Amino acid sequence: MIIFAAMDTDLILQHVAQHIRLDEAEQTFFNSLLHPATIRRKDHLLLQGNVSRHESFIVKGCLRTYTVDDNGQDHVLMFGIEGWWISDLYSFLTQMPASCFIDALEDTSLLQLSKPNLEKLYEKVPKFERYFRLILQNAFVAHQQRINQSLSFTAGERYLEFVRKYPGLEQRIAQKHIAAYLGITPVFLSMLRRKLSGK
Amino acid sequence: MIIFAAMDTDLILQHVAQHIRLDEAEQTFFNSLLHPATIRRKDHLLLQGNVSRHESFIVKGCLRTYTVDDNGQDHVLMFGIEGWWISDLYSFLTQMPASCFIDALEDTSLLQLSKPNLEKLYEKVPKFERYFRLILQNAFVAHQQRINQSLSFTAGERYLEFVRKYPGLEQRIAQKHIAAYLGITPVFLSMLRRKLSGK
DNA sequence: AATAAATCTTCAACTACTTTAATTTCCATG
DNA sequence: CATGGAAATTAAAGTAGTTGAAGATTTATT
Repeated sequence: MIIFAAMDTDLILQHVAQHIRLDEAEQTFFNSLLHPATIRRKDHLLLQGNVSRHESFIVKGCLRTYTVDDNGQDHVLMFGIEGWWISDLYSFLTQMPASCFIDALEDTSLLQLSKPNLEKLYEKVPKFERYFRLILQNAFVAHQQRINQSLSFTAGERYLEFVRKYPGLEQRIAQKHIAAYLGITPVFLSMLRRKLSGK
Repeated sequence: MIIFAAMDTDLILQHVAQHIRLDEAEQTFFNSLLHPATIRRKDHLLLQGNVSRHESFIVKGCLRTYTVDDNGQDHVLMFGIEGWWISDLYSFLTQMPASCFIDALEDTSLLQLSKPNLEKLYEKVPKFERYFRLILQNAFVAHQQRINQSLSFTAGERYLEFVRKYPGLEQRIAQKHIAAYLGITPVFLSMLRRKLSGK
C-alpha cells in the first residue's frame, strides 16, 4: 500500500486567495496539479544550462538564485522564502536553457507546478492567467526597484532594504550570501553590520 | 481640408515581422490602431504619478526613463532608441501611477498604441498576444542581466556593455545621462573614456 | 554675432569599498 | 566531545569612485 504524504496546501491557497477567488472544486483541481518535493540544503533545484521545468512554491525553507562569474564569484539575483514562487522565469516561459543556478540554503519543501500542468490549469480555470500575470508583474517591478537601488543607494542602505524585503532572513543564512546579493564583500558587510548595530 | 501626415510604418512592421507573421489585412488593421506623435527634446512623455496610457514605438529619436532621488539626482533605468518600445510597463499594464519619468533627449517621433486599442488588437489578431509577451520577456531578461552586471562589473565594463547595447548612442546624448545610467558621476565617466580611448 | 548657460575636462583631496592576512567563532562529522 | 574546515571578525594597506573647484568647450538665447 502506498501512502501519499499529506500536502500542506494552506499557505499556497492563501497566497492564491490574495489575488483571485476560487471555489472548492477549483481549489481541489489546482491541488491535484501540484507535486510536493523536498530538497536538501546545498542541493540544486536548477543548474545553469538546464531547462526550468517547474514553477516551485516554497512551503518551508529557503533558496537562492545565483550566477557564477569568470572569476568564480557568486552573485545572488534573488532569495526565495516561505510563500514565494521561485524558478528561472525566462527559462520556464521559453523552455530555453537557464542562465542561473538555484540551490537550497536550508532543507526546503516545495509544491511544484510543471509547464504542462500550468497549461491545463489555464485551460480549465482561466482566472489563473490573471494570478500568474500578477506574479510576473510583481517580479518585474521588483527587478526595476533593485536596479534603481543599485544606482542610488549605498551598501548600507541596500542592506537595510534587504532586511525589509526578506524579514528575518539575515539571521538564517550565511553572510557571504547576503554580501553576494548586495554586491559587496563579506568583509565589508561585517563592518557595516557592526556599525549599524553599534548605534 | 485636413491632410494626414503619412505614417512611417516600415520600421514597426519590420519589428513585428521578426516575431510573428501578419497578412496584409492584419497589417492594415494594426496600422489603423497606431497614432503618430512627436515630442520635442526635453519635453516629457510621462510624469511620475501619472498613468502610462500608451505603449510608444520609437520611429526616430531618443528617450530616457528615469527617477529622481531625495537629493535631486537622476537615475536612468533605460534609454529608448529607434526600433524600441518605451513606456512605464508596470503603469501601462496595471493603469496605476507611474514610478518614473520619461522625457525626450532628441526631437522624437513615435507610433502610439493606447490600452483600449491594444485590447482590440488582441481580440481581432490574437497573434499579437505572443508578440507583446515576447517584448515583456525580453524586457524582463534585460533587467535581470543589468542587475547581474551591477553586481559583477566595474564601471568601465558597464560602460562597454552600454555601448554594445545602444550602438552609437554614446555620440548622441549628454555624458551626464550616460553616467546616470551607469551609476557613476560624470567626472568619473570622463576619466574612464580618456583611459579607454587612450589605449 | 555676442553672451549666457550648460556641459565636459582636469586635478587634488577625500570616502566607500576591496584585498590580504591573521585570529576567532561556528558547526558538521567521526 | 574532539577536531578539522568553513565562515565571521578585525586591522592595515590599497583602489575605485566621489567631491569640489577652476578652466575650457559646447550649446542655447537674444
